[in-house]
Amino acid sequence: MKVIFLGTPDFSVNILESIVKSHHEVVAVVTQPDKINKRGNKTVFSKIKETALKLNLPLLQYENISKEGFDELKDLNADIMVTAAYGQILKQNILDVCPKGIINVHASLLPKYRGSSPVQWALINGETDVGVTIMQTELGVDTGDIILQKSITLDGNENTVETLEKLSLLGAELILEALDLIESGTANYIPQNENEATKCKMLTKQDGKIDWTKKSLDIKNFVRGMTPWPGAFTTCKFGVLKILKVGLNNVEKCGKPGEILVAHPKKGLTISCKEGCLDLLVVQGENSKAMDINSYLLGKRLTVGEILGE
RNA sequence: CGCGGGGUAGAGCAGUCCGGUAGCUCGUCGGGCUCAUAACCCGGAGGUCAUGAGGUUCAAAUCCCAUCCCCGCAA
Repeated sequence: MKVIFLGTPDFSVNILESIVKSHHEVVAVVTQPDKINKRGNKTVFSKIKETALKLNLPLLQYENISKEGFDELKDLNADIMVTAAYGQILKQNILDVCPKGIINVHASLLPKYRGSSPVQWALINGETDVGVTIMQTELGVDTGDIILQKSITLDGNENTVETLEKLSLLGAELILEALDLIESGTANYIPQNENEATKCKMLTKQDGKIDWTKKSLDIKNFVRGMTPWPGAFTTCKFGVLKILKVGLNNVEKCGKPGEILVAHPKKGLTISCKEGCLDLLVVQGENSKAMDINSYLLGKRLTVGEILGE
């Protein structure tokens, strides 16, 4: 089939490459406009744009695909469109561009975790199974009929990037299956159970603040989900402290929420939570790179008894 | 021209404002001590202080100029 692919971040890349390698033909790639003014004035291409350039695929970028894209897309005479984390909500005219419609690769086990950051929320909520769903795209966000779905089990330590990488590979397999089913006319379209549907809230920077009055496992999962964006953080006497990785510490002794129980370049940094304790493993101070806790403590001497997050 | 922080030993930092012998913690190597330790003691090696045969100066890690790279915020 002739496929128009719409995607933007890392998650989309494996999926695009998978389709390119298959017997289906990618007739165009659509991605978000270049971001200008990243840090020092440089424009930044999306991962999918880089991939499309590398593979010499025709590339289209729209500020607003629903307003600008219809004619150009229609002229491609594609059979189907595939979206994977494209980043724009499609209006009905775009949904009608191709005879076989448009399908979406969503990184959750729909109907749970509809919306924009499904993996983050799944990790924050401590889900042990996550997955990918291929579904028909319709006007509602992630509400369309399900074509294929597959789950994987996590070991409980992955953060968002690591999970997305796994799901991206899973999605790359599933999309080919789905395309083949559709091509042969044997795809089953299963409506979602609305009673089980959940929608995720968009994350913001402020959501990353760690609440030390939670249980240690909940905070660990919170850090996993928030890493690397928007990032989990707390504060210490040196200012904002980003926390990228933590480990559970099963000592029985506990202090006040946020209290530093151990702070030593060789013993690490142990923080008390409401229940249980956490060892901070990878942190990032202000204006500094992420580093393991031992290195951090060599330069920044935190003291036992200090309360983080105040 | 978006705003700001930074580049000093293998690692993390101080020193820069106010120029004057390159410092701290850790690691590493050698030795010692202890029933014992992520412990302690003694000693050593390891630096073109990001780059520029740049500028100022008797003298530059430090002041001035230019470039490269990294990070945070904002998107």
